[in-house]
Amino acid sequence: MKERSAAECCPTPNTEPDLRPVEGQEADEELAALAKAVGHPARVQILRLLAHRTSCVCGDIVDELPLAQSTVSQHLKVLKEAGLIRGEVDGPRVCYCIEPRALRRLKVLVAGL
Amino acid sequence: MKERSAAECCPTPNTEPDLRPVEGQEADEELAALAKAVGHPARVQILRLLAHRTSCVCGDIVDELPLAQSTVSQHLKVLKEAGLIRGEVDGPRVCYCIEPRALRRLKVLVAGL
DNA sequence: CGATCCTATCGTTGTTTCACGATGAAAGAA
DNA sequence: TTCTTTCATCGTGAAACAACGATAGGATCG
Repeated sequence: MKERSAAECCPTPNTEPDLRPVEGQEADEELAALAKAVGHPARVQILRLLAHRTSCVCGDIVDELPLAQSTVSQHLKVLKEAGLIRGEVDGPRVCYCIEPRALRRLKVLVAGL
Repeated sequence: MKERSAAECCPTPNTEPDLRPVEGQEADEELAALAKAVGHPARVQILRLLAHRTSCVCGDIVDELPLAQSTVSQHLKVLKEAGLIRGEVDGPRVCYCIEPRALRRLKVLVAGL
């Protein structure tokens, strides 16, 4: 049983300010895309799981959700394509973690409404 | 040509604090539903239109968007069912305005991620 | 009254989503 | 090597979404 800490796969504190605009068509589409990714209870739950354990939970996510493995994998793909999470291969398993920059971006855009 | 001010149809400043929890299954579903409603560029644009003009814009929304009237009406319905906006009939037209409480709720939930 | 304007709804079409089981690929363990 | 574990992907079916034109209803104007 291997222990995994956040440092192993989530090496981007990345605190540089985001200079992109908060309004305009581009921001609209960006917000819509991010919000769409969050627009499913299972994906919200996944985000919370990844946020709470600052470490990355790999397939443990499947155990936490009442969904099939393939379904969870699909939701992870949606979140990844939206840029909200990142997955790194670690041997046989994959370590998912939140992409703080994208999450911050989402918060800023929503706050700008 | 009638002038419409915010006071005519948006009479709820409503500044009471929101006591609902920010986490848990219920909050997850609430956030997912709200985010889903925001998860389309046209709806984001509508929200911004309604926010900027503090007054309510009725069918003027249709003129602002490159979409058919029926499509815009459909998007308005989605936003309304999510609780994010409200529509009040004013003679032949309908006045839409943001539901500040729901928008605040969305911001709180997203910020809680 | 009839004509007009504004909006919602209906019906349709094509696309996307959601969920699942089954299959595959890659890495370790035996 | 072969077996097992872990995850992604494929294929499928049901449901939901997005967009439109057409239609209908309610309110106002003439």
